[in-house]
Amino acid sequence: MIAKVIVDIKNKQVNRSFDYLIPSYLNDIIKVGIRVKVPFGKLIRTGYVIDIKESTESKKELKEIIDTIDVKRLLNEEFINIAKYIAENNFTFYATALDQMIPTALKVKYQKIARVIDKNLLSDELKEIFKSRSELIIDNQPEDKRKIIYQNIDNKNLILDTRITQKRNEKYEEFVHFNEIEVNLKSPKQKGLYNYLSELSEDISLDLLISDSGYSKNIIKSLEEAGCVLIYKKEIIEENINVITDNKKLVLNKKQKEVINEIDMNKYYAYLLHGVTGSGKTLVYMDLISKCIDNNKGAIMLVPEISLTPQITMLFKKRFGNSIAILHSRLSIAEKYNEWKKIINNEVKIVVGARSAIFAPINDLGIIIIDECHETSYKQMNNPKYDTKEIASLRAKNFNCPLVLGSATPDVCDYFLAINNEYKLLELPERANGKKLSESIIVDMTEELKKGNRTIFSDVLREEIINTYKRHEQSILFLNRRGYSSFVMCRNCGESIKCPHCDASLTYHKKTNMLSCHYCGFKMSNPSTCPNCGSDKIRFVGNGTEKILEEVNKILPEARALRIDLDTVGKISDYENAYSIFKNHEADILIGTQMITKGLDFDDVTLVGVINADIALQYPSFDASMVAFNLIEQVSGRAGRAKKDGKIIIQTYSPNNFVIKSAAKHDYLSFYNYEIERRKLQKLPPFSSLIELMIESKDCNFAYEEAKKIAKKLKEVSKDDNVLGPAEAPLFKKNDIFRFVITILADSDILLEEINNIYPIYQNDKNITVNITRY
DNA sequence: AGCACGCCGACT
DNA sequence: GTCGGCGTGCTC
Repeated sequence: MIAKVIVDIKNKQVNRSFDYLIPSYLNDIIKVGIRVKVPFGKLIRTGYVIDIKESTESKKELKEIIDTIDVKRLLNEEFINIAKYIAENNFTFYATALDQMIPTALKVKYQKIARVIDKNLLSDELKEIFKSRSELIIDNQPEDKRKIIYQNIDNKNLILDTRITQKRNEKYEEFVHFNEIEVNLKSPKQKGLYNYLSELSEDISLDLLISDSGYSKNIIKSLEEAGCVLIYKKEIIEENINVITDNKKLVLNKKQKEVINEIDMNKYYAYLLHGVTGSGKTLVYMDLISKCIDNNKGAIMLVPEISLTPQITMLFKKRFGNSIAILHSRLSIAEKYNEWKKIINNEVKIVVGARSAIFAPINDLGIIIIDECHETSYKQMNNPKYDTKEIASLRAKNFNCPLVLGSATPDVCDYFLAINNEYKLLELPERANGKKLSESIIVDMTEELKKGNRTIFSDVLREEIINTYKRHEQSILFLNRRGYSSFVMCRNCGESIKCPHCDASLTYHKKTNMLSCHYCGFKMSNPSTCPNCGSDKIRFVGNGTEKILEEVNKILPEARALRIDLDTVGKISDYENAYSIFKNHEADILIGTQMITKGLDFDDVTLVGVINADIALQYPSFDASMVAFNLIEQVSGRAGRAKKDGKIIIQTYSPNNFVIKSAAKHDYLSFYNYEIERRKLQKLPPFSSLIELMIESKDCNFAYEEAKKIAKKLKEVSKDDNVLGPAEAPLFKKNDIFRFVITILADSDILLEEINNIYPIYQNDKNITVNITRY
């Protein structure tokens, strides 16, 4: 038999399958989806078996598979086909796509090995390098020694080989095992420890032993040397918290029941569940998943990473107990692998996780749910680039099961599809607890200026912050810009201080007294004089979250204010800490960037302030309006969720902007109608497929010349005027790299084909990168 | 990716 | 003359 194999090399030139003979003794083991060790040129590499067949078209004589890496198949035909789809439609390699689908714990490491047969035949130089070993990992050797080894490889006595090992960077803890045997102990401390250990009935963790007994690590080690103690490593696996399952079904309201009844559990259909914030979408999801379980089918539910808080996961664990696997980023590689094993062994039927959980190997899917489906993070931008929605739809079709996309603020393209019956539209227009969405007030900041108020807060907002605090309620202040001030300007020469590596202004951070670039991470100390003209008339312009915090402390020094942005919460766990502080009302005012707009549920929040609604609107992208609407609407949804009424104050310099007006009224439909008209006129998605080519190089001229060449070719094949550019990208220089964009507004197969031809040309060029984004 | 083959410049 | 630069092409 012959195996069709994708070799694990991420390179355009080998981005195809190769045929190998299956040795007869491996006939029963090698199946589609198994990884094998194959000779490839002079290398030994992993290969993914994607097909098994009787004959080959290859003119060359086939090599034999050396060995199998897996015994049980990792991937089935479904995943092989999805990988093929991703590779063919997303400008990426098979190997990259396949790689994505297996847990990190099973990925392989390649080590180059030098092996010696007869050490006596080696030169003195080599004897010195090898010492008593007969094998060396070449990559671990210093360069000079590596050179000597390579020069002496003769494939007779000194052989070059590849070792394939599995990566298993697990979390370990050291444990101490005690053997009560007669040993010769010298010091009283050692004897004391011996007696201490003999009292213990089981193995103890090293750290615990040190802290409990008071004996140092050295003493313990000395007992190990004496032979009565064994120190070993044990993998740390997160305790499966046994949550008491709460099977009493939460009561669904009439609307929720209607929505659920609309969904046909037995065939593929995509549904768009448009439910306002707080309308109880989660409850609907849980009920749908229950239905699956009752039918003995599995379910995948995707949520944005940021909403995978312990609170949410607890909610699902309570409902579904041990039949659920939760994949979040805090899990170690081993823990992820553990969850993966549970899924593939059919021990769990439900998977809740972020984007990559779409590849969970559930083999009898009954539903796929994508919550907050408007989130841009569902489009993985690279390695490989794929759109979760697309993969979800493929999988749902494979299993003939429903796909539910849920959002309070759907992407206009999705809503368009729903209105045109590509998706079935389901609506939850009211909050589950019957509370109305909070009332919004738009404050025109130009009026404030005219009144002489030059501070960050309008009079209304300042008063409301104070009142809310006095009522012992909480406020959220949203500003989509971190740092203290957005740029630093010299009043003498008018120059603002730019990042030396990017085409962007530096942001002042007061706490560190540094200027930093939010695009490349460049930092410099805060200059006292203008680097351009030497004047000391330096002024900070624009406001960031750090400044808001300072202002809040000025007007309410006694209030506890908490800031959440990338500067204050680096890790997910920091975020969770901050979240629970605010949730437990240990802080009164929460200030933050878009991090705080997502899915947070706080009962005591009655005021939401949008400090500057215009920032998001200025973002140079065709979907800036949508992003802005989403942000304002999502953050507004945090107000007045429980018993108390909420209030939303939106500060803006453009109070008549339709995005702001419709967001203030929580009127998705009027926003949608306006936006879809605009898109229709400008032939933007969903009325065309928008493809953006980003051409990047350190050499500005080179990038421009190549971009022009590409644009010319595309214009030739398209004949229309729907190929725009090249133009300087919105952030023209980023991290010393110059960026040009070509925008293509067309649904043309010829163009896609041409892009497919162009893309590989630049794939392996170090001096230039071409990135393709499809909207 | 990693390696061989091959064709030009500057060295013993 | 040849050593070594890296451009090109190939891997079942």
